Amino acid sequence: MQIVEAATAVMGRQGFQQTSIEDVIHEAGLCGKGHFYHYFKSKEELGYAVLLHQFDVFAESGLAVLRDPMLPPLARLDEFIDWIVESHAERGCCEGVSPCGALATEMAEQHEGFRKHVDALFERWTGQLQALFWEARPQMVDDVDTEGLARFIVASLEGALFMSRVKRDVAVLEHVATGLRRFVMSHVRVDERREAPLAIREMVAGTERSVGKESGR
Amino acid sequence: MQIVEAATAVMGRQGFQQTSIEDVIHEAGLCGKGHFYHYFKSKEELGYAVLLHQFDVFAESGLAVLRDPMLPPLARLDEFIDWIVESHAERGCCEGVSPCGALATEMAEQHEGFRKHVDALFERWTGQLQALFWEARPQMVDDVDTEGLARFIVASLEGALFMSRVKRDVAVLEHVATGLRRFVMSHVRVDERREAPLAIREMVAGTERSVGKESGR
DNA sequence: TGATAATAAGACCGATCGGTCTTATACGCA
DNA sequence: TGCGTATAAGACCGATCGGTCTTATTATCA
Repeated sequence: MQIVEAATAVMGRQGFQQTSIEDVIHEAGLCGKGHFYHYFKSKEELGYAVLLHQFDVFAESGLAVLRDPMLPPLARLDEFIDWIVESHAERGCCEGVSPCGALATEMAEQHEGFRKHVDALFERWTGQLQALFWEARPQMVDDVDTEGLARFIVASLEGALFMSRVKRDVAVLEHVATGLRRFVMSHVRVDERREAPLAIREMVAGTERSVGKESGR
Repeated sequence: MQIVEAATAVMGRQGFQQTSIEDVIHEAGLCGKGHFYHYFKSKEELGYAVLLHQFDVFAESGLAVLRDPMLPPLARLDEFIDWIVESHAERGCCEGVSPCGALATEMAEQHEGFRKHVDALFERWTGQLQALFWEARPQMVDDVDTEGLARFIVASLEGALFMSRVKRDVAVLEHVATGLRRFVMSHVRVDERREAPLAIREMVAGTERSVGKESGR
């Protein structure tokens, strides 16, 4: 439905509360409230549709990377982090890709029903990361806490997206992306690090150096 | 001013937009709009006052820990993380301690002036962490990127606070706190780890184990 | 005592907005 | 040709809310 897309766009710019039905109608190029209320019972219903639409986009173009059958698990994670950074930069750090897009944040905060939806997406996202780490166990240290790792990554990315948005600067997100790779790396067995795609980064140097120090004690 | 405190309280519960001037008046126990407009030019001005008040509380009861002259730098960081987790749990994961309190988030998103204020506080917070790491250099690996570390911590904590709020569950924040200590730990020189207060945690076991593996390659 | 300011209470205006309802035109299909 | 549905346009209602203005009472201080 074109209405949902238009609403997603304009709400992404102005927020849910700040967007009137007339704004949506205008953005969608259609005329008359009657037309709108022919499709949607209320603004709230439109809100749910917009949330779901945003999540679909996120799941299809983002989360899908985490399941790419052609790549080993850690390479997929690497791709995914890249995707987040890139798609955020593309949009000039304003509009949101993730469930922490300004819109979802606002909506989760102001309406219990919306909050539950956002929560559910977080769960889906975390679950998928967890599955990825489960799959990557052979490359990782024995006692790895897959759930903890997954939650840590989601939370850090969310925070980074939020801060980048407030600062209007991708730099924070990039810093965090680098830090996260390093963090994940520290859960990868040493003998697997050369193969791990997460290692194909400049920060590997740092990791390797500190590893050197450790073995040198 | 009692008005600001009342406004902070009620807005913390309902958000900025959702709070009417009458709500504030009622919460503050005073009567008549005249009284309110005697002190504040507009709702926007009240918004600034509320933001500043929130930040003062955060700076005085939170950031102050980062400068405690009685503790070594990494111990202060440890205390600070504890403080965040505890004060968040105290408030039932709803109202915000940090500049990512639901309120500041909403306001930053909806008003350029507010955004700048929130940004400024992030800067202050990051700066203080950076100073702390600078002070802790002797205990840390040589090439440590103090700014990157500081930004990483702030972003992760923000994200964790946000997710805990959405999930209505401190668990995420606790996970992230543990992860962060571990992350910081990986930037501490091996020969300093026994002394480092960040090590006084159960996850040290994990770190030490993986260190064992590393030196065993 | 008298002037100034703080407190109290609330009527009122103008604007916005969600939602309903009416009316009229265009299109698809039997 | 005729019926139903999608499109178009917008008047209208009721409610909320920010902000102004009025009025009256209580402290404060010279």
